Amino acid sequence: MTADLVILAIEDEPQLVRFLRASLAGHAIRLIDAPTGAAGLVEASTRVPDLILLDLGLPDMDGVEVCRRLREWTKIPILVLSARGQERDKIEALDAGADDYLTKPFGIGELLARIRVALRHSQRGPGASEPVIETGNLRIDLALRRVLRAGAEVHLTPNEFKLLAELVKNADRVVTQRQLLKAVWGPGSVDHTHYLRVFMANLRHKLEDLPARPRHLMTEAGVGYRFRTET
Amino acid sequence: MTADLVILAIEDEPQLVRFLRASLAGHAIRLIDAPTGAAGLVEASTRVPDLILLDLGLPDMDGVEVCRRLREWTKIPILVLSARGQERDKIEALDAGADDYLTKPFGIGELLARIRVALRHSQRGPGASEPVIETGNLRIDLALRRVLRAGAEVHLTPNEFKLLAELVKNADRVVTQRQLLKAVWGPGSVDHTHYLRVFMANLRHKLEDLPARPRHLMTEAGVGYRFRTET
DNA sequence: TTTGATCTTGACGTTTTCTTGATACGGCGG
DNA sequence: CCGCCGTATCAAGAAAACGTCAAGATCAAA
Repeated sequence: MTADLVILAIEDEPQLVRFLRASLAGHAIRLIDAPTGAAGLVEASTRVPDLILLDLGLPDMDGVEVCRRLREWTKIPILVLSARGQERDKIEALDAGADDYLTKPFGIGELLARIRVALRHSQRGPGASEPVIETGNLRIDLALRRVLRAGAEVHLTPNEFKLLAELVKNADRVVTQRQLLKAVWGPGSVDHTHYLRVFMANLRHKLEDLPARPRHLMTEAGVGYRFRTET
Repeated sequence: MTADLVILAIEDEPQLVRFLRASLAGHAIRLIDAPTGAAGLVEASTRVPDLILLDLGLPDMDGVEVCRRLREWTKIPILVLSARGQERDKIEALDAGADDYLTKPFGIGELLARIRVALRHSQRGPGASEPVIETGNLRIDLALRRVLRAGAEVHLTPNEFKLLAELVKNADRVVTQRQLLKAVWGPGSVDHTHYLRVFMANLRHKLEDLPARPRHLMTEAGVGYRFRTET
C-alpha cells in the first residue's frame, strides 16, 4: 500500500551517506544523495524526494543558503544534520525554513524518529495539488474517497471508485481500455473488456442524469473512455 | 495585527514557568501553565492553546502518556522539554505524537526558533480539531474520554474508545481498515480485519439506536469505516 | 485463587460486490 | 437490406466482505 519513500541526503561525507543508506534500507526508504549544495538543489527539483537531509558543512555553498533556495519553491521537510552545535546556527537554519536540526553525532534511532515526525507533518499539508474535481453537478474528491452528485453523497463500490479515479486523474483525455483494466483489475485482466462495460454502465447510472446520454463518462469507441469536465 | 498566541506549559517547576513567561511575553505570546499532567489535559481541552510545551518529568503521570492522551483528539503542536537526554526517551516521546524534543538545559533562542517552526507547521493544515463532538443524541468528548448517549454516560472499553476516537478524529471521512487497525492494535495487526467487525458491532450496540441500521458508524465495504455526523 | 472485565478466536448467517452469460442496440460496409 | 463489430443493459449465480453470537483466553484487581 505505502509506496516506497525517497529521501535525499545533501551530504559530502561518503561514510555517513553509506551509513544512512544502510539504516534506511530496512524501513522501505530509498536514499539518493548529492555531495554538494548545487547538486542537491538539482536533485531536489528533479527527483522530488519526500524528505531532505541537509548537511550544513557543504564544500560549495552554505547549507543555510541551500535551505533558503529550497524553500523558494517547495515545502518538502528539511532535516538539518550539522556538526555545528551553536545555538546561533540552529536558529539561523530553522528560521531559514528547516524543520528540524540534529547535531552530529546523533543516534540513528533518534534520526529515524524525527524523520517519522517530519513525514507525519507533510502527510496532511496542502502540499500536493487539490484532488477535488467539480464539474456540472458532480463533485469528486479522490483523497477523501467521496463523490457528491447534486450535493447528495453517492456510494461507490471499491472497483467503481478505482475506475472513476483513473478516469478523473486523466480528465479530458482518452484513457485506453487496457490502461483502465490494468489500473482496476491488475495486469492479469487486460482483455476482460466486458468488465469495463458493466462497470461503466453502473457508474453512469450512479452519476449521470441520463445514463444513455452521458455528459461526463464518454466512450471513445474502439479506444477507451474519457471523463469530460465542464457542462 | 497578529492576534496573540497562547501557549500552554505543562510544567511543574515554577522557576522555569516564570522564565518562559517572561521570555515569551516580548513576542506577543501569552503563557498559561499547568503543574500536573491531569491539569494540563484539562487546560488543553478548555483553553485550546496554539502550542503545548510539555515537561516529561511530571509529578502525577508520565509525560509520554500525556502526549498520547492529547493526540487522541488534537493535533496541537507539542514540544517536549525534558531533563532526560537518552535517545530512547526521545524516540518514545516523538512516536507518541510529540513534534519536537528539547533537552534541558536549552537556550531560549533555540526554543523560540523551534516554536516558530511548530507554529509554521500548524498554520497550514486543518486547525486543531474540536475536543467535543455532538451529533444526533451522541456527545463525544475525546479529551475527557467520555461518551454520552441521550445524556447518559456510555462505558467504553479501552480498545472501543481508541477505535471510536480514530473514527471521530476523521469525522465524515472514510478511514481505511488498515489505518484503524494500526491505530488501535498497532502496526503488527494490520490484517486482523475480524477485530474490526467485532468491535464495530460492540460500538454500534452501545451507541446506535438500531445497531443493524447505523446512523453514525457507517461501513464502507471493502475499504473501511466512517463516522457520520448530523442526521 | 477467584472474580470480573476485556480481548481473542471460531463458526455461521447475511449483505454487498464481483463475475458471467444472455440479449439488445447502433453504426458501417457489403 | 443484411450481417458484423463493438458497445450497452440486465439479471442471476459465485465470491468476497461483513455482522453476529458465544465460547475460551488473558489479565489485573480483590
